[in-house]
Amino acid sequence: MRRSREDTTATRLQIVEAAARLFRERGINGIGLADLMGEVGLTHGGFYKHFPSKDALAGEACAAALAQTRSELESRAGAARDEQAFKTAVSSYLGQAHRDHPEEGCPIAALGSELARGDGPPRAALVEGVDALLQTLRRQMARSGVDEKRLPAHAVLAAMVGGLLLARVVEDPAKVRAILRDTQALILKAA
Amino acid sequence: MRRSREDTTATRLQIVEAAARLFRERGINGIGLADLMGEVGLTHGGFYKHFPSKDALAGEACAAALAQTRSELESRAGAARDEQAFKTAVSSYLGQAHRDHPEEGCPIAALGSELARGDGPPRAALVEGVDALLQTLRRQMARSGVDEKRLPAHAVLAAMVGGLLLARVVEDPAKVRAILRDTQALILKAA
DNA sequence: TGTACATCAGTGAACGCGCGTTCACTGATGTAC
DNA sequence: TGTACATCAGTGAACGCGCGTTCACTGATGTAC
Repeated sequence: MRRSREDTTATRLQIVEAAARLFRERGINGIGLADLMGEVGLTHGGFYKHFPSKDALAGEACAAALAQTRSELESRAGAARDEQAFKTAVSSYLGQAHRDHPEEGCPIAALGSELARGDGPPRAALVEGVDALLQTLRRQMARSGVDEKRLPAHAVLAAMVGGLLLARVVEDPAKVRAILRDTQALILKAA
Repeated sequence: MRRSREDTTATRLQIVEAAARLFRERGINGIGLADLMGEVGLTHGGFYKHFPSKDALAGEACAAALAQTRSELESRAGAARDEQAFKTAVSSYLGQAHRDHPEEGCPIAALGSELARGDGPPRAALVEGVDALLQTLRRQMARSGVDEKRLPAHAVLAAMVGGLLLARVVEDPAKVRAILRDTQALILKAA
């Protein structure tokens, strides 16, 4: 039956948030709409009252995931002293917790290789979100006096994404730790 | 009808090579067995005379793709003078041609985020292939006098993979060039 | 404020499609004598 | 070397399943008077 406007917007938000988590955890093709809607306590039929297609939801979910990643970075690095801001940004992104929880982390590492192939809403959301993430990173680098001319933020982000991805590919815990630690060191050495 | 032993092994090889190319181009779930077999001029029914499952083929295809990436790196850097070996390895991996042709390139960047989630043959092949790739990279670094203790090869590979992935995510050609160039610079600066 | 009607969020069955896998069959190749 | 039989690579139809999407229906909410 019909729901109130507040219920409707709350439901929509729940769907986007569940999708943002599950897509990162299992991939966009790794979870079906029925299971996804079930996660929110609904049946699959009602999905299309909120979104025109799964692809459209995927776009919103990617945007939400990137926004979450961005605000996480901002709050962590933002809490540090100026000199530590850049280092904090790098070490929190390349941390064990981030490597162990892709479902709450950066969608570039979690979904990058799939999204780079595709197009449509998810790809567009990713392209836009990367720019936003770079702005945040630049601000933290500036606080720590890292010269954007000498060390562009996109190169730093590239190394961070790669370190996280490689740490997830590898299984041996000691190697995982080494990759995270040494990729951090590589970035800081270049700064 | 039955084929000769040479035909059979040749067919098997063709399937693996077509899979290695198409999986990197479209993702493992992005191409079906019927289309894959069609690429080799066969119908899908015969697939199971060569492999027990699609997953098993995916494992072999990943291994083949990594071996190809490794030998590409080895032949490019190997052709350079000792002092240039490391730089050549980095710049050929982070080159425009590699970013434009995932179907012939490194499967860590092309399939990493999907494979990091899964398990079974493809994941195992990737884990093993990464180790092999690191050995090759270490050898080239050693030739150029880059100290593995100061700059571990896995951190270099992480930055390379991330630079390639990010360059594929981004669409604007100028930004793509900047990412490739600046990620190379970041790595060389750390060395 | 109360009433009558329109709207629409959510349900659950159904549709259509593509996919991985299986299977009976064919006929050239491999093997045993 | 030649012959009879067994093997098996490849065919094409079929199976079963899960998926995204559609649809008729329900009944509470929103709106117009």
